[in-house]
Order: sequence, then structure tokens, then C-alpha cells
Amino acid sequence: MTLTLYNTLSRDKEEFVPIDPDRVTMYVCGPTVYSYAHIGNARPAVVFDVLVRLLRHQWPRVIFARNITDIDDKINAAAAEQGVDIGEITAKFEKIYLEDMASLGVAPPDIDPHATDHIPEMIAMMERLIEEGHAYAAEGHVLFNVPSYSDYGQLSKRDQEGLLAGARVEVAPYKKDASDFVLWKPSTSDLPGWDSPWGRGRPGWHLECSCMIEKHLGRTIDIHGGGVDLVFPHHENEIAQSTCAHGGETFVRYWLHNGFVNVDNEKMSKSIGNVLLVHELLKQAPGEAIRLALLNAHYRQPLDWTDRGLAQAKRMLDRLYGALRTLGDIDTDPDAVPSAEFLAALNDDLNTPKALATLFDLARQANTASDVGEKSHIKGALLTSADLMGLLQHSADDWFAGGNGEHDGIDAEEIERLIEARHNAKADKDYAEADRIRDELASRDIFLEDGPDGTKWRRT
RNA sequence: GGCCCGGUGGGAGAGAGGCUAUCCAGCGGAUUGCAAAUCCGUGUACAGCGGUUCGAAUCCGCUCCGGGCCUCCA
Repeated sequence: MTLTLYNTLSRDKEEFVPIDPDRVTMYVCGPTVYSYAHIGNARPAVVFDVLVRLLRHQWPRVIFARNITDIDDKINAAAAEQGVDIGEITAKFEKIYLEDMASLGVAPPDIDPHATDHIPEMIAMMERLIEEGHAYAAEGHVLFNVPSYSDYGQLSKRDQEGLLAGARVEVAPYKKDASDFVLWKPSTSDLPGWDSPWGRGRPGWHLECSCMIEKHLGRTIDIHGGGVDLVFPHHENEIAQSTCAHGGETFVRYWLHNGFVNVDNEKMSKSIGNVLLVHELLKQAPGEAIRLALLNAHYRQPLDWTDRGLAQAKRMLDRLYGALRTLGDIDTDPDAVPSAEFLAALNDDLNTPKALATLFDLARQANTASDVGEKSHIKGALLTSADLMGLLQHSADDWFAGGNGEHDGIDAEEIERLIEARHNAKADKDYAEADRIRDELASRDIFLEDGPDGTKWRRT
């Protein structure tokens, strides 16, 4: 099946054809680890996790790298404030990031390169760029000379005049051109630094990705992803660095960018105080519901995060798991594959909302099917399809036992005991007692569903 | 100012010239000891105004409104 992807470079959907079908390469900009991951950090992680799953489904070998930025002025500031080494900050928040993403069903990448492990590569690339006349040293800095690369601006569709007109930052005196950007900057003794031909310093932001891509994936990769806010300047600068360091070779063939997450129609920001952290949201809803809420809109559209939307995502999963529960002990078709409609939706530029619609279609079929073979087939299609989106990763019983994440008190054993008591009451036609037990459980957020196979329960 | 996105029923959200999107919520019915779940049915949706067309939510133009990026940002 043909995969089409919207390429920011062409501003159009293109058929995805890897350079080497036996080695598909993809890189996504990962987090700067200086604090807890918020829901905006989670969107690209989840979205590109779905893309990797889809690529793996259709190509034999996919190499996926997502970096960890572990040297950055925000990290330095946090370390200074807490009086600790930056390594303490980055180790702590990298671990938290990985745990939070795992809660959302995001699989770890094949490679997770760290910026501080690639200082020699960065120095080497800067030396190459200086030799080729694309970069220069000045006052302990190394700067990329933007006018030296005539195609600069191709990704963000900006010309260099426009850049100058829009420049809102005071131009440093050591810059040859106002649009030049920093590859390396000097560190004072109180800041982390590494020895270099230009003195003790630390890397600028953009260079690490170019170096880590070159080292781990190659000079030309198939897909590079990240949030739309990275189009300029980060990705534009990556293109400039890598292309110039590689004699003009194509750097990335398909550029993919996910839309922003807003909260109640406002941009998340510390000053507004509406930054939603993943580890806080996990107290409100299961990780899979958060994941579904992120996949309920097309990845390129802006996503407005609301409590209502998250609650809806939870209910949507209730419906899908409800269908699984109806299927009960039916064996999954061992030859199961994702449904054609589902694959077609995902292959159309990762149309996850449409893919979800096909999942609900399967759920309805599951709820109405009577033939065992048919049920087995539907169950297989539902599970394998959902798996490509990282959904339905639990058993139905576990899902309904879990409720909205954190819950108190009553355990499954006691619930089962009360259900047994109610069953006996019903057998004695003592409906008053049966209803009393139902109400008692309901008051503790446990809801019963009588069915032909006995009584099931769910926590809300 | 430059560049780029959007405005779809009560809510979320696909679709992109003619064909039920789907989900959440609501309402009616079936089913149920009562419920829940489920099934069936139901909702005068495409910001406005023009234009193209046999036919426009979809194409074109204009207007209004909202949002993003423009060297910290996912």
C-alpha cells in the first residue's frame, strides 16, 4: 500500500519512497531534559510513534533515532539554581521523560543519541564548515555564515531579506551577517564546557542534530520530524549545516511537522500557568486515553486540549474495550492483519481520526456478529489494527478495572464477593437486596453489567 | 510588515465537486427483574457574500473572525 506524507519542504502530500527500502531512516527531535514533560512534548512523541509502527509494518527494517538534548542554557540555569551538576538534572528528567512516554505507549527509539556524547563530532563538523567557507570563528564563537548557503530558507519559505526585516534580536557585533547563527559559544568557568580549537565552550542548539544524524543514520535520511515551531530556525539551520558539510548532498527527503497543542484555546506557557504535565494528567486518566486524545485530531492540525476532550477519549476507549469484552474468550484469528480500511487511512498522511472511525466500525461488527469464525476474524482485525496506533494494549477486564487512573479502596476480590452475594440474592428473587448491593458498589464507582456470561463490572 | 495555517451539527473531528464519516452528549425504541452494555432509529452542520458548474462544505474571488512562526519553544 502506498504511504503518502505531507512534506513541509514541498507543502504537499507526496508518495513516500525510501532511498533504501531495506533500511528506512527516521529522526525526530527529542526533548531538552530540564523539567517534566508536558502534553505538548507528548504530541510529537506519540504521533511519530504511530508513524514508526506503520513504517515497521510495511518495511522490513526501520531505524528510528530520537535525541536527548542534555546541554542547553535552560539546563544550565536549572543546575545553577539547584546547585547541582547538569548531569543530575538531565539524568533525572530523561528518566522521567521516558517513563511518561512509556505510560502513553510510546516505544523507545532504536537509538537515543545524547548531545554531550557527540562533542568531537560537532567539532569535526565545524572544522569542515570553516574549511569550506560556510562558518567562521569570532571571539570564541563559531558561527554559520547564512549568506554562504544560497538555498537558505527553503524549508520555512523565507528569503534572507525577510529574515533581516523580521530580526527582533540585537545583532551581536562579532557576526558577519545579522542572520548568522551560533554553532559554538564560549563558556565561562562557572558554565559547563568542553575544550575546542576555539577555546573552552559549549555547542549551540542546532548542530547536535546534524552531527547525530550523520553519525547514526547517514548523510541523507528519509524522514525528519518535530513540532511546527522547529521549522524555523532549528530545522532550517540543520539543513544549512548538513548540506554545506556534505558538499550539497540532500539531507532529509521528507520533513514532517506536528501541530501545536493549546490548552483551553490558549498557548501553553509558564506565565499563564497552564502547562499541563504528563505525569499530572496520568492521575486524571489512563495513559492510553491521553494517547487517544492526542490521536483524535490529525497530527498537522492544532489540538485544543480540554478536560472534556480527555474524558471523551476515555469513553471512546470504553466503547472499543467494550467490544473486546463482548468478544470474550473468542480466539483471535492467528492470521489476523489490520483491516484494509484502517491501513488506507493511516497511509493517507497518518489520518488517525479516519483510522479511528474504522476501528469503531469493527467494534460495531464485533457487537453484532454471531458466527464464531466471524468474531475471531473481527477480533484479530481490531487488535492488529489498534496495535498500529498503540491502542487496546490492555485486556478488557484490566481496562474496566482501572477506571480513570488513580482510584481508592475497593479491590477486585471484594467486588467479586459482593457480585456473588448479589447473584445469590437474585436467585432468591430478593431484588431489594440485589439492588442494595448494586447501589453500594455504585457509590464506590463500581458499575455492574449483567450479561449472559455472568456479571461484569467496570470502575469509573 | 513577511511567511503559513484554520473557521464543519450541542461538543470533538474526518472529508475536499454529486455517495450515511465516526465518536461523545441528547432524544425515541428494542433488550433488561431494575440497570448497564449493546442494537435500531433520530439531529434543517459546513463563517459570510459573490462567482465557476447540470451540481459547491469541497474550486475561484472578496469580506469577517481565530491561530502559528519570524533566531528560547514540541
